[in-house]
Amino acid sequence: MVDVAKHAHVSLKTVSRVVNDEPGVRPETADRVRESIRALGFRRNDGARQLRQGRTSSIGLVVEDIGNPFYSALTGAVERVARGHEHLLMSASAEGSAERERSIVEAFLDRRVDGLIIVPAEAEHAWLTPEVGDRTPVVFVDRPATGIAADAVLIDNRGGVRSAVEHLVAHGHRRLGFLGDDGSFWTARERRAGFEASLHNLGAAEGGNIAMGPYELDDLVALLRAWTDGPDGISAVVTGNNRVTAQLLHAVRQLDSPLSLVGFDDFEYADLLDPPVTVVSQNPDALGEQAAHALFSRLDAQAGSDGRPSAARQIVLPTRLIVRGSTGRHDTDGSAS
Amino acid sequence: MVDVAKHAHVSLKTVSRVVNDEPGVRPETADRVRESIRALGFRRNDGARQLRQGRTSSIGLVVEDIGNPFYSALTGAVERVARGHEHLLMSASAEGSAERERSIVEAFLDRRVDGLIIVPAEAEHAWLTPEVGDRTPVVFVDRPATGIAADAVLIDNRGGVRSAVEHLVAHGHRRLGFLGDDGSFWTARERRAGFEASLHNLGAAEGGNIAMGPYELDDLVALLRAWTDGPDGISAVVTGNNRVTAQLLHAVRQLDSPLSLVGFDDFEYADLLDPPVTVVSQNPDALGEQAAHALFSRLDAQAGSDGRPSAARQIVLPTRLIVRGSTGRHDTDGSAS
DNA sequence: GGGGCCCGTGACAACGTTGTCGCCCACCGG
DNA sequence: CCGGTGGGCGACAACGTTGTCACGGGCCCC
Repeated sequence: MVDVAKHAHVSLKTVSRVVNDEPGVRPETADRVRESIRALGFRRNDGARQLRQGRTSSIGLVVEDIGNPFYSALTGAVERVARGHEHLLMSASAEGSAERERSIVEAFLDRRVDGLIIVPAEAEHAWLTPEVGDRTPVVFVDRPATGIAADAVLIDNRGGVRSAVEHLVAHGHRRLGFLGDDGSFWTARERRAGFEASLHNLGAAEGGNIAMGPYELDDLVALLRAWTDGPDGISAVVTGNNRVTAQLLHAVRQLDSPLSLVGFDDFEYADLLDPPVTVVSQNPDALGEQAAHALFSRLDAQAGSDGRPSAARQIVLPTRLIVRGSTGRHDTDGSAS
Repeated sequence: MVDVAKHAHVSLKTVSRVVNDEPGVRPETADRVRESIRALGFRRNDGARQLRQGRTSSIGLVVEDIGNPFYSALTGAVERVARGHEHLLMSASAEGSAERERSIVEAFLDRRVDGLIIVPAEAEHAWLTPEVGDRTPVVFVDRPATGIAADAVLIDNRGGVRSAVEHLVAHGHRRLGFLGDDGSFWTARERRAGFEASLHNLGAAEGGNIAMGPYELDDLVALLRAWTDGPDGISAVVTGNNRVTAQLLHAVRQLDSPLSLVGFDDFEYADLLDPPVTVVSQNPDALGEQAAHALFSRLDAQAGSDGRPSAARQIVLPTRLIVRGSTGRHDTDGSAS
């Protein structure tokens, strides 16, 4: 910038003014400066600018695995919103490790990101409170965190499972099974709880066969045989996420009788399978978008007033049942075939 | 840092030394400094550090759409490598727009990223040459760019299609069709060219029915009816990517006769469909990993010697044919059923 | 004609680090 | 007792910007 100033025979500050479109520069002078900028190929150093201004115009996102379609859709939505607010997005995968998550967060904090969006690897986040103080807003997404007052954007896991159960019951199913994913995941536990509560509410409490992953294919086949066996055998299964759904679909091929299914999470090609798979769909785009909005609204509030920050908000997004064909030929009136 | 210095009754520079694990500080003094750091919750400002040192320890990645599983896998691989080199990753989606790609690149350059990995929206990139000079290494991935000397990591699109055609021919198919995606994509054009060249080499040049997307379902059904009609009708199709594969699978349902298929791009659930879909698989992880390695090897070379940079390299990754069941019951010996 | 005002511009400090250099002191050898 | 040596530490400048203030000159108004 000092080179540009010399080249255009003006002061450093005048170049700064031109670069920032500040008023108080004669158009003629500004043109000369712009000409010098072009001639020298000058490019403002945003790092120095940020050092001066105290904001980096960037936010950090920690997910479990960017390569996973669910999180990549979420990432895409966050990036879109960030770009709309003229912020850059830095993202990294914690790969399920709380330790790695923490080291990523520290790296982000060292860079002075303006805000953080985190898919927490584990609930406990008290360590984060002193780190961010009330300077760096944090929003948790997909799973809540404890030990810290921060916004969270979640989906209605229990409600989603409830809609699946109700749908199956309406189609004449009386005995259901639930195949959840690894119980160490919060979402897996929530969905299981939703299943239990739904059955209880429907007075069908006797019919709950429940298992939690991870599964080996052979074990899963054996389990399903046991569950479907005899007059009290189940006729339908609710799965806890798309990973389990895929495993179940493989296992079902080795069974003699068909089994009705509602999967949690929609997936591409669900409508191309035979039968097409009915699913509880959650919307990762909406999740990311809401989280980003929550973050930027904190950021705006921070810039505006200097009052105490408002209380932590929690946003719960609904799920949507997409009925395809995997729930059997039973009619709504309950006359089982 | 100056606060820490006061608190520990040492100079600013000594704190810096402790923070950077530099030698020349008495253990006793260092402990006192560390104590003060803890007491005050000090955190080094990486922005200022980078300003001083001239490197940001971050790289930029521009893809077409982070939300797309192919690019998200690529992004994940790049991020993994970057983390291994203690670099942070900034990523953004150009959404197919050359203009948006350019504005993202400029934003990255303003931040002084150490290097760039780009999935180019269009080939022409002469504008980038002066922007990066020989200061910021660039690696193109998935598609090549013109007008600039830079490394590129691609996959063997033509070879992939060739393997598909050869497989179909070996299974007794004599007349084939090719359904490509939008010809404005470089990869779509390459794959089409691969199809034409393969047929030509096999002396089966007479059997090439070719169409390029995008497609409407109804049009696609009509097209397939025409292609399969009569004694000269085709018996197999090669698709140009997974989007087209999905559309084809929908269209095929409305046809009376089965149609053999090799899809370009593998996809989850390909083995759960009936019949399971044979595909030419490309590996986005490897693509991202190779691109990141190429970039960091440039970066290392830059740091090491100050000689002229070496010539641009081009890496072409192979594809893999995954045989499932969608290529008909014909035997390898050619005795058509 | 003099005082006030606004416009265009520049000098200077500051943001939070790190590299360079030099100072002080303890110790050692002659 | 003196000169040299080296370990521990501090002063200062620099990285590339932006915010604050001050200055000179032209204009307007009474």
